[in-house]
Amino acid sequence: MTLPPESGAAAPDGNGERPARPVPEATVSRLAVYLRVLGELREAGVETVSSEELAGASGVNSAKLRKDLSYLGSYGVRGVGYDVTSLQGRLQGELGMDHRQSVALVGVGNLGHALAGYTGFAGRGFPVSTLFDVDDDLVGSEINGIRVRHVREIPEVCAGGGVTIGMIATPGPAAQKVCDLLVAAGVQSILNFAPVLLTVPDDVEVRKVDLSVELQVLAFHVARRHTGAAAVTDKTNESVVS
Amino acid sequence: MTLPPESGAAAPDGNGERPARPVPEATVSRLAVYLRVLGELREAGVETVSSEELAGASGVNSAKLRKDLSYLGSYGVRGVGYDVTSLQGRLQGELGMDHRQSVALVGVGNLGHALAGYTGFAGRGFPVSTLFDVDDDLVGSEINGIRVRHVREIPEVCAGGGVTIGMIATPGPAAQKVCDLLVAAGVQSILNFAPVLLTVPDDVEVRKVDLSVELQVLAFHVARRHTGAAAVTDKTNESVVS
DNA sequence: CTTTGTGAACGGGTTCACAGCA
DNA sequence: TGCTGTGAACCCGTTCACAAAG
Repeated sequence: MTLPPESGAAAPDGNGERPARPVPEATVSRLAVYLRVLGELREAGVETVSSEELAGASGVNSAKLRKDLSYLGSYGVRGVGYDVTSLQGRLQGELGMDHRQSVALVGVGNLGHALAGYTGFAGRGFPVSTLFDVDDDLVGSEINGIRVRHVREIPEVCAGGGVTIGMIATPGPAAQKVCDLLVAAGVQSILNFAPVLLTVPDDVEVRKVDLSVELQVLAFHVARRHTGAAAVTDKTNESVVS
Repeated sequence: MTLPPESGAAAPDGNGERPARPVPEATVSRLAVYLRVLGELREAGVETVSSEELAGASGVNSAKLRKDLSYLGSYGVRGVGYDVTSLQGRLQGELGMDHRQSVALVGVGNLGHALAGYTGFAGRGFPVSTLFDVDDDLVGSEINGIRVRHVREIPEVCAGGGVTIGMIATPGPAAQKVCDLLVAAGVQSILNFAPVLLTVPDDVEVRKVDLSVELQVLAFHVARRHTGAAAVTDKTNESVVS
């Protein structure tokens, strides 16, 4: 179809594939799921998977999975399936796991403390490298081996430390101010847990996780079941965003 | 997929409005956002909002907001806007906030502990009424004033206590077992924080929050910016890249 | 044969633009 | 006049079904 990418492209790796670049946003989040499943399969000693198997383990149908992978080029073998290890490598590259990612977390309250201690992040290649808070009782202490710094240090620490992703877990009223600091420090990707709408420049990407919204969607379905109403238009199953 | 369509239910609803029932799933999550914003407006003493204002504060455009609200019937006044209080009431009803919602949280580890202590839930009408864990050191203790019970008590406590929503914040390997217990106890709505795909009967609704996936989507955009590639197909609100 | 990769059909959600009403 | 409510156009993602390839 439309091939906007400029010429040259300087073939990053020595691979002979032509990766039709424009990956749909919806596909990106699923790639992350496939990557996790591939890791489990590899762990289990599996060397090859069919689209049917990988799709099943990921909670999607096989057509969707194949379409998703097709955006990155051809990495399967017809009549056989996909090589677990090489596909894993391909996805890691596509999802930016070959760059070093460094995460800064702002707000070490209830939720922030849990996020700081969550080992799953480091395990997936997203080590939380720095913590920030405004509370002087917290500043200077360590959580999970990571020093808590004062929010005012965000500019120097983030800019100098190569922070690529910021997580905001502050109370709502503080979120925008913190966001501005992160943006000023050059952070262009932000995961926001505060229940407010952040205003950012166009070149900054914000994703929002709103747990109350998730609960309310579930409550809606509870109520609907109870009133015996007709089914809603179903399409998306799972995940969040905003 | 979804359920076998309509089953009678001859609309005994004494409401004067004709609420063209089938609310799109995408709309439901936005209704929750509008509801939060309406609460803030009311708090601030605002009595009327235009679609433009409410949309702006919610991070969507006004056409989408009006379309969303139109699924619930006409609740605005042409030339004026919406009455904050009455619209709030309408949304609360639609989102099941007039039923009493009772949330059970399973897994009081890192994340679970934070969720149990998060005051935002109760504030939004989702009081966490019960906590469960397998760890005998935790069972019997209290978090945020809520007693921690043993997982094996799920059946009786949930069935008897009218739990409508279950949250799973256990390690991955335990999630499916816990899920089965909740389902057996009659819970039909589950919010899953464990990084695994849950298998449930068709009449049970599962939503998944996968923080690692969120980070990986952000990492993808970081990587793409870095390689100067073309923009992805953007659809979801907020932020684009160039 | 088996399973991938993909054009084409389909469907749902967003946006547009204007009719309708206070 | 100003703003809501909504049909219709548009766009994007999902699904289908089959040709291509091992």
